[in-house]
Amino acid sequence: MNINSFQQDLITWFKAEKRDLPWRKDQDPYKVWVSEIMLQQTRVDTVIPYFQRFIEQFPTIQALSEADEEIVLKAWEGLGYYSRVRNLQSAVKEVHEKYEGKVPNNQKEISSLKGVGPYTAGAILSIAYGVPEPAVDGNVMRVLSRILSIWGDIAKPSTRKIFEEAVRQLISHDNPSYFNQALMELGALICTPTSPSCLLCPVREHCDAFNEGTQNELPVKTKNKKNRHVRIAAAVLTDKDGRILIHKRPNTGLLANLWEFLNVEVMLPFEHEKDQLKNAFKIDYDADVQIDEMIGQIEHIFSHLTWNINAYKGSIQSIEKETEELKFVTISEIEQYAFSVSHQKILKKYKESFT
DNA sequence: TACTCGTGGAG
DNA sequence: TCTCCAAGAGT
Repeated sequence: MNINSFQQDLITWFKAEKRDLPWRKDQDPYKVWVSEIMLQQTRVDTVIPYFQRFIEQFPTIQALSEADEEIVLKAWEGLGYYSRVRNLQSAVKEVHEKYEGKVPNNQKEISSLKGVGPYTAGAILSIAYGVPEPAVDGNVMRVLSRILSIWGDIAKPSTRKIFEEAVRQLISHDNPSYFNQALMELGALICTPTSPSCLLCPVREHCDAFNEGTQNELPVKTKNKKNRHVRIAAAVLTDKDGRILIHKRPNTGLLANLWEFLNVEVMLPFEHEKDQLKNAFKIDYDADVQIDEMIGQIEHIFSHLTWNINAYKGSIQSIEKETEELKFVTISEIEQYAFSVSHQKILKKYKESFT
């Protein structure tokens, strides 16, 4: 491997072929940061509209640090992995207060921020500040596993260190930003997971896998296991004025701090499902409710589990325990609250039940 | 280390 | 339909 030649071929290709993406218009560390958080495990095409709206709504560190969390979560609604945005706002507040609103430009301080792991730290340092740090994501592991013929299982966390060390050997100190971005861009456009376009690859002459014909066997990645299924019964409950009862989920775990319709995990046979719903609301909130007809059956697939939701409509006669987590809202007010996609599906079924 | 944590798109 | 995924981090 001629490292200088590799760097030059890679960066020259990137300059010519890089996509015109909204977060590439400048090197504002805040915008680089937001884009890197959004792009975690999320496709570019999905992120683009979210990024544009988010930056318009929260243009600066100060704007995001002063925003209401409800508003911030609403801006993230539908993007998934919601702890990302709560960690982001928490970290932005720390930067605002502790670093005078300036994103740290060194490994130690930036890595201490919530939600900033080894990849994101390297990405911000290299792209926004030109620091020659590795930014090893799934693209980089796939690309380098082929170029360097590395057969370690990239599904194992410990394998990432091998690639970080490889990047430290290869990275251009002249242009760390373009080098890191080019590796990722190559993975996205040319060196794809299946059927890589080796004949179009600017660095194929440096690639061990291409020379040995093993590009379809790399990277090595063990399979993930099956989802478990969870039965959920949910109810859209209205009071005598037609307002809908919604519930705020706890601040940890799945879909933390998002709003939802009242629901329970069902353990009993189907014929006892409605009774279990009614009893759960009595126990949890000392509420007397009536469950009416089913409005829809919804399958919602998460990365690690599946919800099989039976959704009902019903009414609420009385409720004794008024808590912060419970709220009555009108059908028009409901859109101000951030819901998971699964409960947006329930709302859709509810609206359709009147047509 | 292995598991949790979302979503919508591609093959 | 089913599987795998896409610029990972927290626990």
